[in-house]
Amino acid sequence: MNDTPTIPPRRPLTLRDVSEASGVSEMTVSRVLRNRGDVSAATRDKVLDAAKQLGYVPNKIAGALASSRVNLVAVIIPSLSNMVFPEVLAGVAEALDGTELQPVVGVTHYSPEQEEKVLYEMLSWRPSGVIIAGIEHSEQSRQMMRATDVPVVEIMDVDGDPVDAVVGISHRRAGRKMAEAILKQGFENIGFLGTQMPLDHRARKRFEGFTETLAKAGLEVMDQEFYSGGSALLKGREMTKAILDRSPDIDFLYYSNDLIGAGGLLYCTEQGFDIPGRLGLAGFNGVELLQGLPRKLATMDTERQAIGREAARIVAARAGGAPGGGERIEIEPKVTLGDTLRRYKP
Amino acid sequence: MNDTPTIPPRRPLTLRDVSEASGVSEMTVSRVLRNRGDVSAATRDKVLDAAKQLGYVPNKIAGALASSRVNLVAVIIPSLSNMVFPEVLAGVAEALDGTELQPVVGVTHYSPEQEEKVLYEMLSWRPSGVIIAGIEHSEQSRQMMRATDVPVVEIMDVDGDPVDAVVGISHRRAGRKMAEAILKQGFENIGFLGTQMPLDHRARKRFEGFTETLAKAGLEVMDQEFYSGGSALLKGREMTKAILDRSPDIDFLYYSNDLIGAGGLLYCTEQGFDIPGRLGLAGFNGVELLQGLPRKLATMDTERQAIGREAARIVAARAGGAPGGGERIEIEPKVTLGDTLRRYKP
DNA sequence: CTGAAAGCGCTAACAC
DNA sequence: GTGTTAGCGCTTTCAG
Repeated sequence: MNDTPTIPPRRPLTLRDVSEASGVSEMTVSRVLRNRGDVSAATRDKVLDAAKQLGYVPNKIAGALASSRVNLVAVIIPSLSNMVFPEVLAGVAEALDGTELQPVVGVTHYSPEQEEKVLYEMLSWRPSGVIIAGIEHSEQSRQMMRATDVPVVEIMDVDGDPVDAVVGISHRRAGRKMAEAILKQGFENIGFLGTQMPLDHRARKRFEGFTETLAKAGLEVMDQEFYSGGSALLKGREMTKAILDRSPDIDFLYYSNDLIGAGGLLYCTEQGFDIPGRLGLAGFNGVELLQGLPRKLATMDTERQAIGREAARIVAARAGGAPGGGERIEIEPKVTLGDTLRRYKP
Repeated sequence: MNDTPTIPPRRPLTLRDVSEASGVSEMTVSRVLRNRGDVSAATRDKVLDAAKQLGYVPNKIAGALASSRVNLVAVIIPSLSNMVFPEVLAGVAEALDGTELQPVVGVTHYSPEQEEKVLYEMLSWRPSGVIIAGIEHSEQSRQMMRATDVPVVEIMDVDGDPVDAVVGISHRRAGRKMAEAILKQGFENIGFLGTQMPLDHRARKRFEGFTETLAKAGLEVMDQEFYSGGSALLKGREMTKAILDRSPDIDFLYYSNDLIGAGGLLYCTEQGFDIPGRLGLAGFNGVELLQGLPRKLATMDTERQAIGREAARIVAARAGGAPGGGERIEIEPKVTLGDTLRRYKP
């Protein structure tokens, strides 16, 4: 069972060690280990045996330098605390799963300076691709992405001028669509609740699209409430109470994410409000969590995992040598009315 | 403002390009760019100017090969869909933030074979450290981790025989403690709800510790229910209904995670059960979400972020040249009684 | 303070 | 099928 392999070596093993142990040239060892070119079954076995016996692990650093191929994909996201980004990452990992490619994560904390640093760091590894959240970047960052020859996929947002490929939704359009859905149900006194984050361009665009459509109907947002940090569910409750106490005439609350929306929904349910008769609610993202709530919050699914998957596919295709550049995949988010937005039966 | 930098080059730039552009030797350019050794302010400026002008991005592959230093930290986790792992990752990223180190993520989908592959792949990059979830691995994997000279930190679970360093909690002990807390409140007819996942060793150990303590009190788990896939919150509701319909005498439900626990809590609240008078509930993990629920679910905080942080610190310290090996950090999880476990006022 | 030479461990491109 | 020869782009080391 146990071959009691030779004493663990001080010096990391190299191809040369395998070559010597197997009596096969380094080059052929390399071929065997990479499954490249034709090698006779006999030598192949000799090499594989020797490699396993020694516990050889190839050095990809050297391999990458020699071949100028790096099977790393840089994924640059603002945060890991907001579940939407791990979801994107999961999509990336899923699409990369069958390939040789590996994701490397960089977190920017919504800071353009940090993004610049992370991007620079990532590019210095000459990855097979860069997947980066958002379409707004510092001029420096854009410059780097333009200058590099690695494929760049900007994700989540398509409203703007991508450097190369984009996969995402139009947040402006999403805001408009939600406003239309709300107006259609006859709501008129609308409050907005969101995050206090000047650099969240996607939320901003949604809000812009939203107010734009309201304006066309001669309406404007009646009251607003913002938060930062803390448990989103809890904040949702608190903000909802605050805004309703302040503006009791409100008949609809539009939340910039589902978690605060869910908090609001729980609060309103407890207060015994007639929903959506007296008060309608909607969130944004379509998170799985909503499935388990007492009532289904209206929302708009943004398919984060699909976005990650598609972005990774673009990178994988190009890493595989396929030509490309400037791909554009716009995902159409759909409104889910749930139990908190539909007042009129269809 | 804009220097209109020279035409973006076809061939990626090298040190040599910067050297030629600045009239400084490659070696000195390298020194400047890495902030190593003494360089006169004059040449330093010349170099920095040329580099920026050209838009030079160093090639870490080559650097790593030459210096045999790789500022990557491998983080190997079973999944990204369960928020606990992104949380660990966030802790790692946080601790690494000030350093030169970068996390690289590998996902195993709870499969030992996949773990082996990912580990091999990661080790072939000769990272500065490996942070890997769990303490149970295939013999092959353990072998690789033993053989390598990169620091290995096994995280989340300390019950077992670590290869090198460990940071985590004792799940067996966690199970026992929860059982004690439950018994202390006088509950006797206890049901267990968990995930259908034979390879989730941590859940298994918790369950073992739990039943062990019940056994000492002459009790055993009255009924059980398992799920896999889907929205945990929703599953929590469904399972709770199922187990209570089947075993109406149950007076306590122990959930293997907070999400299903929260689902159960919502269900029970809606049913109007007297909680915790008639029925007590407890989850596991201490997720932030619980803060916003109508009632606070009893749970046990596992401090995932702290675990990630500490693991990353160990790696960073050793990458910085500090001696080490075999570090062990056991985090003591604390029971939070919340509103669903305390029957007797203190 | 600065430079020249010699690799790091592997693979591309040819020979045989 | 298999081996040989040059590097990949950087840093280490050692001279000046």
